[in-house]
Amino acid sequence: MKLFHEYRNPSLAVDLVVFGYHDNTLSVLLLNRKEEPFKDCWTLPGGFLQMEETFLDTCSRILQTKLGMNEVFLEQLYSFDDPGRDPRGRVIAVGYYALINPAKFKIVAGSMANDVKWFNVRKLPVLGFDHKHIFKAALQRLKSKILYHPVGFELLDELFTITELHELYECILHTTLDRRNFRRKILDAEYVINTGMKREGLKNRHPELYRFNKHLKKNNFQINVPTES
Amino acid sequence: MKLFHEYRNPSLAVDLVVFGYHDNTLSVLLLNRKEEPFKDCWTLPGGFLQMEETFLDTCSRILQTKLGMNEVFLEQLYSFDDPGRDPRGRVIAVGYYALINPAKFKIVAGSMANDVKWFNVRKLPVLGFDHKHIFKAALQRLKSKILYHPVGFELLDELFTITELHELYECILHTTLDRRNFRRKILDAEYVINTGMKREGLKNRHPELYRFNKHLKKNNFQINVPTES
DNA sequence: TTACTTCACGTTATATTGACGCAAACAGCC
DNA sequence: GGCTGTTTGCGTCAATATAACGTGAAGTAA
Repeated sequence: MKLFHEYRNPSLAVDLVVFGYHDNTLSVLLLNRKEEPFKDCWTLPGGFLQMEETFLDTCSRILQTKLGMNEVFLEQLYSFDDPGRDPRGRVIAVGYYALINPAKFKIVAGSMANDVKWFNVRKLPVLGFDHKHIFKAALQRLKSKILYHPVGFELLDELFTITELHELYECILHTTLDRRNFRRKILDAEYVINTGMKREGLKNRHPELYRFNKHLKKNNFQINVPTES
Repeated sequence: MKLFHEYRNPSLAVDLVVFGYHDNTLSVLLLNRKEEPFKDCWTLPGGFLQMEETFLDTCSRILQTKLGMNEVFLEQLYSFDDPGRDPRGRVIAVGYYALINPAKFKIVAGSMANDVKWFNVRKLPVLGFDHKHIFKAALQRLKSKILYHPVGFELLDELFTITELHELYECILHTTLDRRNFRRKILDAEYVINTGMKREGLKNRHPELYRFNKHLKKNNFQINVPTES
């Protein structure tokens, strides 16, 4: 009997949209390709699924070997099947997105400085393959997700101020949110715990430091974006 | 140069969760397998992706050849990668779910009557492979989706009453919703258009018939499920 | 006519939201 | 110390949305 993998099958790649937040900017990690196709083009980091790997295994391998990262938030995005998406042949791509705190990893100053770079999500270069498409899906997912789920904390330090969290939301959603209403919602939902400490060394009033409440019951908050009209 | 598909690659299957609504019951279409593995077990309809097919091509092929259906609502669900999910070897499954109106297709009385059957989603038999897992993801997706998007109309006839739409929501969400508040939300959102006609032949007052408003501006309604506590 | 059911449309109390005001806390400067 | 400009934390209030429920009209059956 012929085994399944001896039939002609499409290749399976995993492509990663790695989001990072730093200096009030949401960025995505891109790789400068050294080979054809799309040589010298910027692309999402990715790799082919090995027979014995799960998707998350592949993600970890890519993050570890290409970017030197580990233990990051990962979520499956969508699977992309356009027959023409890879000029080398039929390749299905499973998209994942990651949220990381760049402060924890030395990417830009790392060993492979020249071919890995953070790009502001609003100022992306042309991307190879269908990676623009994958990126857009990831950004949209992040924008939707953050309205109902506490994923924002993956991007911040363990201790943060309400103002920092507020700026993160405004940055990701690309809009303005009333500072005082935002504070009320976050606190009412008990998504954060006041540590009693304050951030020192700032010019003005020293804000209180919070940490994420990992033990909250259920998702009972919703951030509303202003309707544009 | 070796082509990609000449490497060992996992096989790629598409598995379908076909939802149908009839007689105040949400059902899912299952197939009784004739071969090993899982011979005589109920499973989701599925098939392997051919090299030149898109996922939707594969969906259509399965729906057409196995079930005699076409032109149905389809949406990608998730991709399942558990290495042990298929005893025959490494098979990645891309899950899709479909919404169909059973009145439009003669499945049960069709040519392959014995091996295709509708099952109440609350009374499923044991399923082969990891199909229970895929089904649960699909039901959860449908429950979430219907709160914000007008997918319910895919399951009803072109003309329907508010009560029928209301019963559909209660059935899918598996809860009770206040009849009068539901009506107001649906009407305020302009998701339906009053045709002026009435459904005749009922015992009591004849309700008005509506059709789905295909030209609505944006998604501006939200159904809230009662909080259980 | 009465009895019973569903349907269509209100009403009311409460909760949530959006849009602000304001004073305390801080650093820098005279 | 006293003043200035800024951020921070907490409140207020009107507008809106929501949940819970009432009522009478429309229909069938007897």
